[in-house]
Amino acid sequence: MVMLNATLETDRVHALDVILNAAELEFSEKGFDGASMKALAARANVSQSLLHYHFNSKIRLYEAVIRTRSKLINDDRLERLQSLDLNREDALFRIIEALFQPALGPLGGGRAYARIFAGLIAGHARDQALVRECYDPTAKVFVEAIARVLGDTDQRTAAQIYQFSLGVLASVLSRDGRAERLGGDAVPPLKDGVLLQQLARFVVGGAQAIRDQTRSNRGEPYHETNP
Amino acid sequence: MVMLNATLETDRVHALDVILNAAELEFSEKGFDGASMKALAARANVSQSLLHYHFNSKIRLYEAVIRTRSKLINDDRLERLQSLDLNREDALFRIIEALFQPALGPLGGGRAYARIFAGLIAGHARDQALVRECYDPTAKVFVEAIARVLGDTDQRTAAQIYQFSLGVLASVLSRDGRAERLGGDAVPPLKDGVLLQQLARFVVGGAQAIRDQTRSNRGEPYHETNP
DNA sequence: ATTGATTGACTGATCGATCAGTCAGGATAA
DNA sequence: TTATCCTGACTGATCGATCAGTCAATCAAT
Repeated sequence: MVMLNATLETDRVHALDVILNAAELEFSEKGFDGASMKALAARANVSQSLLHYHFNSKIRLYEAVIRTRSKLINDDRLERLQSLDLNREDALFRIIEALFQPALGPLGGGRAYARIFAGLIAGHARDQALVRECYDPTAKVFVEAIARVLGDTDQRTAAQIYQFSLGVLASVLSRDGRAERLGGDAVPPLKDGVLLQQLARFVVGGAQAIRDQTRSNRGEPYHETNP
Repeated sequence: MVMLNATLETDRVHALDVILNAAELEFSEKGFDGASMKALAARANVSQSLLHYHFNSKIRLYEAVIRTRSKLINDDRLERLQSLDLNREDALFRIIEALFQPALGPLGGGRAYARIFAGLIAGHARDQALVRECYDPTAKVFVEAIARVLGDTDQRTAAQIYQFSLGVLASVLSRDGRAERLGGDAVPPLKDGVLLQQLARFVVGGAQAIRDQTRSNRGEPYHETNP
């Protein structure tokens, strides 16, 4: 179990952390509407009243979970991005790694937050303002970085690529063994490191394909599909 | 409004269709748990009891919506796939088009089913059996086609690519203007045809990148991150 | 140092609202 | 009549939220 808030004075586990962790699990398994404050409180071993005491309402608790986790992820993302040399040849690959790694690693909250994250992709009205607040600022930084390393690619194309990338990430975050199922019998699941490599490679390949297409529309010759 | 069942004898709109359409809208906007049978019935202009009369329970109605829509989509997908010449050079591009087009077009139910579809990607326990039933058979056919046109690519890699592709599709299906928002000011949304082209190109580029990487790993030592 | 006031953390009981689902019976057509 | 379609009235369960009040710790004043 990952602690979301560091306790400063004592080694006592604050109820706030316990609640946030339990909420993350509950929301990830049942979704916002499917999760009940009662079950959530039982999971955290606190009274249902305490949830309202600290967070006022169910939606505010939900937002707190996402704000807390997204901050961890985004800080890590930005830190990784800033340490990159965008002039290197594999810059795009590194950027995508910086974007994906934090969500896949322990900071990402494991499977628990993964499902919540994948749910955010669905883009229900309830989540839109929250996504705007928690993810847009960092997203813009990455979109600009992508636009830069892709040469003269415009922001809008870069944003499109970014959106595609997140979709690919989401498809893997909430992994439930479907790829293994479709892949035939008895294929062992990929190790996380290999999966990240494959993910990033897929995105880079796709991004370059779009870049090339965009260029070819500007008068330069376009080569069908050969690499 | 798209009719889910054709009325054979008369031009009367069966309550079944009205209910299914209303349910699709309601579930897409609120999710399974967020949608209420009462609101759903009001939307369909029938009594709440009628929902239970025809579908027995909320979950069965939900399943009926997904079964109905997925059948339309999958039939279209398979038809398009079968009409393809897999020996053409752009076969992969065509396969991806065949996979995406039905979900993006009118058969896909527009924005309504899109959100449900994107929700299925999140992979909650409730949906797993249903996804297996409604989407796995067609998925396997596409995985095999992808494996074939990618040369000596194994099924598991093809399955991985298929999963990535669905993620990309989902990221776009539930489009809420985020790409436009991240792309900077005043960028008009892409026309659907252009979007499909860009989607398919992205996936093809990504797939080829993975294929090439897999090939280079046969026999050669594995290099950590360099391309 | 001992009292008394004040606060923050927390709980049990309970609220009205809403949930999915049931059932007896009306309506309509064959 | 019989079978199908459909509804209004209803139920028990569960929902999120509120409330008064307990308990321990802190602070202030003597």
